[in-house]
Amino acid sequence: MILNDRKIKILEAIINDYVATAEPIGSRTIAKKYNLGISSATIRNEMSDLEELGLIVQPHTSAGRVPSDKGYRLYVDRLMRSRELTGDEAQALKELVDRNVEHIDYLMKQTAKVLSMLTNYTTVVTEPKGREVHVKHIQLVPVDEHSVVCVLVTDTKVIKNHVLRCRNVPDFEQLNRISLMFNMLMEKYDIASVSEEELDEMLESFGPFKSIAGGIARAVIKTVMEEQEVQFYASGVNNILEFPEFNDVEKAKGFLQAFEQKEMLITLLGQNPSDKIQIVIGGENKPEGLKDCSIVRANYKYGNSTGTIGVIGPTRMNYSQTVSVLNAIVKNINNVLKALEDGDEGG
Amino acid sequence: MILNDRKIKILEAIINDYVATAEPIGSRTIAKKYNLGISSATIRNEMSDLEELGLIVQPHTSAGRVPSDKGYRLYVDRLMRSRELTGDEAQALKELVDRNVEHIDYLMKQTAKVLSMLTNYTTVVTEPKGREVHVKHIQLVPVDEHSVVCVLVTDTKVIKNHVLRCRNVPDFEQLNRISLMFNMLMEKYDIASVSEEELDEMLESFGPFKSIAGGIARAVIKTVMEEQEVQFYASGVNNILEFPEFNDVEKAKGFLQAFEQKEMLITLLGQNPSDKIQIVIGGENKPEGLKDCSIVRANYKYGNSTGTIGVIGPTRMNYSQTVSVLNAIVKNINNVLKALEDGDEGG
DNA sequence: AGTTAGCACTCATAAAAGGTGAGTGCTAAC
DNA sequence: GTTAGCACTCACCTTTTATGAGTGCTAACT
Repeated sequence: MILNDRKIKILEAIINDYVATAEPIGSRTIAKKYNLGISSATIRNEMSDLEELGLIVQPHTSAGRVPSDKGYRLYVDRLMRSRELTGDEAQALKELVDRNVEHIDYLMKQTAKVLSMLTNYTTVVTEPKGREVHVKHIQLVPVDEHSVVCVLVTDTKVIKNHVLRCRNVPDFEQLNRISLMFNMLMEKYDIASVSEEELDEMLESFGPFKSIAGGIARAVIKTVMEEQEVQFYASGVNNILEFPEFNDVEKAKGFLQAFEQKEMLITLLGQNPSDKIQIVIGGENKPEGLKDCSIVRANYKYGNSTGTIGVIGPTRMNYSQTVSVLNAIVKNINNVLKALEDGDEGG
Repeated sequence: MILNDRKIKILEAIINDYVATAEPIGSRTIAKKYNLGISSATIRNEMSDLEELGLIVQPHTSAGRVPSDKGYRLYVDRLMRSRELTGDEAQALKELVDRNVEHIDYLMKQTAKVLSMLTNYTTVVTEPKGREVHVKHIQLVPVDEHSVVCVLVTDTKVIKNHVLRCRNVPDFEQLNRISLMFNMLMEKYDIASVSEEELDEMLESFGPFKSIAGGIARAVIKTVMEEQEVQFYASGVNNILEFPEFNDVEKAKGFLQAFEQKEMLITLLGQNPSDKIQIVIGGENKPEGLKDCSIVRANYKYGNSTGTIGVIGPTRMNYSQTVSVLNAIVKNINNVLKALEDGDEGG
């Protein structure tokens, strides 16, 4: 059976209507609402064909039709036109970028917030993570008589603090010397992966400051471990409650609880190296409890690390709008991060 | 009418049963389940009296009785016996405390998590905040050719980082000099509250490093502002979905959305200087959408700042268990924080 | 006077019965 | 190939009809 132009027009009408109303749509409605110049009976015949092609389904015999996952897939891959951003959307994006973004985690949090507000769907963002993280620099700073803070800078330019407690805090000069010694050590060895014994041996060289050096080593290891872990920011998780398809508490619970599991989020945003926007529709999703949802996601780059932004909505989400907004936001983020990077490395 | 011993026994039976089942309870059920040695008819008469006293209510004419807010209030104030902790609960608490807690925010997050897991209710914790926060010490640490991190230590012992970007990073010696100068300045003046002009004048004294000093000043002001703001940690917000009284999506939505509003949480945990556990029942709650909930809350101390821990559940929550667990946890936290403090200040 | 058995009454809830209408598929005529 | 017409389906709504848990009242019992 050939998917002629008319069939496609009808499929589009069904999808548009269903996205807007969440109600199955019948032949008469299409005939009245969309001036396709054919009668409801003809539409009925065409719909019968579309159903045979697996693009639409009937929830029950005497109901209208609803797009199937396959129908959405066709729409998304071949029919969807990208939408212009509205003034509001452009404005929100501009504000996001204009805000003085110094910390990348802050930018990511804000991005999640703005996206979920613009789309009314749920947004999840991962911080950019590359393969391996190394601490490249440490510095000890005195806090009070019994604590020193160890500031760690990673090669991914993340800065972490770690408080060390000690009986007697060395003076300023000594702290600097310890910092310097440790930094030199790190140039030669990867502290996070040497053996216990080797590390112990190295620490001996710190003499009376062995215990502090040990604290630094622990901080380095902990930081590397923490940074290796992917960090997620979700926003607008409760937005899903606004959609009639989640009016059932059990379904809503399934969705909300899915977002409490980190592994689920990892599957959800699972790295796909593509530069393009990816769309996962309904049943194509792995995690149970997201089978009625779709995800529009995109990667962004920071140095040679990659992060992912995903927008999750009901299967009948507005793909066109979501793609437009996500596209725009990723472009902006890439620009901002590129500028940041160039500023760091170049002149 | 006198609230005799038998009436109290019946009220307790009603509360216990309702807490367990969430179903209105009738006279016959009480007669059968609790061996009070009286017939259902007698219980019926007593229940009629309890209703007149406003301690129980009938959802509708032919239904059993349900405790009223007033009934819970009486129970909580006069009848409730504190419960022994179970092995599991004691174990979880021990683990929470045993974990090496260096950062107070981490401890608070963990506390919220443990409490919500133990009780199956929602937990909200505020970080300890006193009246005013001052930055008492700063230290510049080089990151790369174009950025320096400014480490700030507040008098509440919170440590924050702030990245400063500059065309040419001064060398190590110079950074230390700038840090020293700024620290001296802060001993004399409260940077966060001097006027624009005064600040500008001060910055002049930094000569070629004026712009960096300006960055530090901004970091100080921002940190003070951020720290002044109360920080909340919530855990187990979705737990509420498990309770039949929130099977209605609208109700669940109301609850969940309430937790997205910071002002609501402030009202919720509104400071009450009491050292004792406080219980706010159902309609006694200010925020709309929590009228069907109760809150068990307690304050804990860190230096002369106070934080609050609140457990929020349906009105028919298990007050006795919640109070026991909360009590134990607060005692533990106070101990840990006291030790931390003494360690800092004493010998 | 307090307690209890008995009974009429209420009313939410569940199940059954009937009606409505949006929607379909098929057929025959255009 | 298109369309009008019609029989048929079936979710959903409304009304009706049990059902039963629970009450309040009364009269008898201790």
